[in-house]
Amino acid sequence: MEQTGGRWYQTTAIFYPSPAPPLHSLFEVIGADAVARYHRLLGDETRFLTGMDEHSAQVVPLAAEHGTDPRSLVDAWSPTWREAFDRFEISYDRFIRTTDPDHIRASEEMVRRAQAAGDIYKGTYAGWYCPGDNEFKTDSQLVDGRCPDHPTLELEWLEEENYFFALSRYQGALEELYRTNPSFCEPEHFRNEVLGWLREGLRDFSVSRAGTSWGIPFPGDPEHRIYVWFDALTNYITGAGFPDDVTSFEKWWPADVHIIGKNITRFHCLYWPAMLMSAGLPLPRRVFAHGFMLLRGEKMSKTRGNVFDPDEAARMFGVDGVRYLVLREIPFDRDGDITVEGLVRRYNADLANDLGNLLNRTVSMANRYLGGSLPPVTDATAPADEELRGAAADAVAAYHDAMRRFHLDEALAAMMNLVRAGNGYAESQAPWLLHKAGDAARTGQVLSVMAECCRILGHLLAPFAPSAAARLHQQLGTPAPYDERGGGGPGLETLLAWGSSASTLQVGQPQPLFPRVELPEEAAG
RNA sequence: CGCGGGGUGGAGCAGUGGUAGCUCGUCGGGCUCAUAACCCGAAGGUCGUCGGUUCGAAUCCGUCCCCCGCAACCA
Repeated sequence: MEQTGGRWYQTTAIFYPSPAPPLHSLFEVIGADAVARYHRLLGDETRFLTGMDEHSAQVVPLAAEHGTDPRSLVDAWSPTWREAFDRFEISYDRFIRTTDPDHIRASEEMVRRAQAAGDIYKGTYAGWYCPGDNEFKTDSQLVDGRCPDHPTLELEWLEEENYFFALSRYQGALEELYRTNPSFCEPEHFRNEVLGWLREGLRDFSVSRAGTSWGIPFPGDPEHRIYVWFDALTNYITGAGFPDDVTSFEKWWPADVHIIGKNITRFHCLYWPAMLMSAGLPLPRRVFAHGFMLLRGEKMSKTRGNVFDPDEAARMFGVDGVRYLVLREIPFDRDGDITVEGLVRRYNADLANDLGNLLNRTVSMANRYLGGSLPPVTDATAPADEELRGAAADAVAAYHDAMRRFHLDEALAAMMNLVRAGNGYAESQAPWLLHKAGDAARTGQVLSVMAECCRILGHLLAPFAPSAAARLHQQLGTPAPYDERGGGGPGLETLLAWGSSASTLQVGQPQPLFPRVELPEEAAG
């Protein structure tokens, strides 16, 4: 495991403005949030950055479409994203907007440093230009040689003088980076793609645009605006305090991980490290690219009409349910397919029937047989108790291993293994029979062991479904000693140690943690 | 020969040389504390194709077929 020095700084990509985040954008942020909460629980001082990429060229035509100006548009849309993040309990420490004043200074400074390093030169950019969008289109964006958003307009082949960054100068340095530190980009299958691009040879990329007034003025040539990369990627160091807050920057940079979508590995794994080298700044420790959420095997998109509205999902499964489901159903390191039927199945099987029910039967029996009072877990344990304790240790180890690799689905699978072990224990020990037989001591012991299992499960669940985890602990009478963002606790090692709540427990009333849901009629088709 | 990923019981996946495993679903049984939940068992697979290496291949090598993503500004 990498040294983090008890300090953890992570970021997500920043998002293009739109009225509200679709579920597949929330997917990235929810995954990142689980990682951030995990690190807070570990006891790491944690900083989690996310936000909006507001200088996108598309903002200009979008604003015109909405009868407003770019600034007003992003001022209206960014809060709706932020509110959605809040609704889904994303525990970001800063919600950055690239229009923030400190970010503008950071971007300018990055350009200045690249200029000082001799990596910026004036060149000619040529490409297909769509008069409808007022922007250049890449070949991959074109459909039948036309702009998909303006298929009636003729594209113009335009040449524009703008500034370039000399990425090609960093070919050797980047090869060296991947030779000495391959895990700079994880997982491996996306790294292989990056290495392929590197083998093909790097080309300089343009970093300014003329003829627009939306964007950060290019240092030394205000006729130009900084074009995307020196603006967008720079947000990661702005969020650490660059360039003005030196103390903060020294504390938080380099980032431990940039969590991004697999489609932007090129920019994070090649452009960004080169930009940082040019600026004389340390590189982030890792870039982790996640796969995409597919709905019924297809990319979600408005044009396909197959979007799954996040609020609709939250109405069905609750925020905790949605968070759990997307991270359980989709392997974080590759694409994953979801269907409404599959989500309902998974929710009922894992959360309602297995985990929720384990808590419910535990609390219910504790109340019924012992007046809600559970004795401490003793050291002198039966073989079955030892076995469950071993299962808990195995689950915890597998969970840590998976979290460290950002394989969030595997971490949840490890948690579910312990849930099944807990239910199996209940079955084999049958406390209802012990109670009938009048064996109060063993009844108490078995229920304490089940409660202990639930207590540990609550902490494993906490990064993924924080509110449900809190309700679990509340019902169990073992309120979690950390704040609602997972911080300020004694550390997971302590929390996950078997028998760490070695006192009498007073459990609350049983209350279904995850009520079962039914498949809506119309969703069946 | 552009680059990368993938093809394993009905579905989704794990498994990189030694009798093919997990979750869901199906069927049968058990239990009755619990959210019609839980537990146990069973059925079900020529591991995409063809060929090779090996005592032994899902696993290594080669061929071919199919699916997906990327191809330089759509998470």
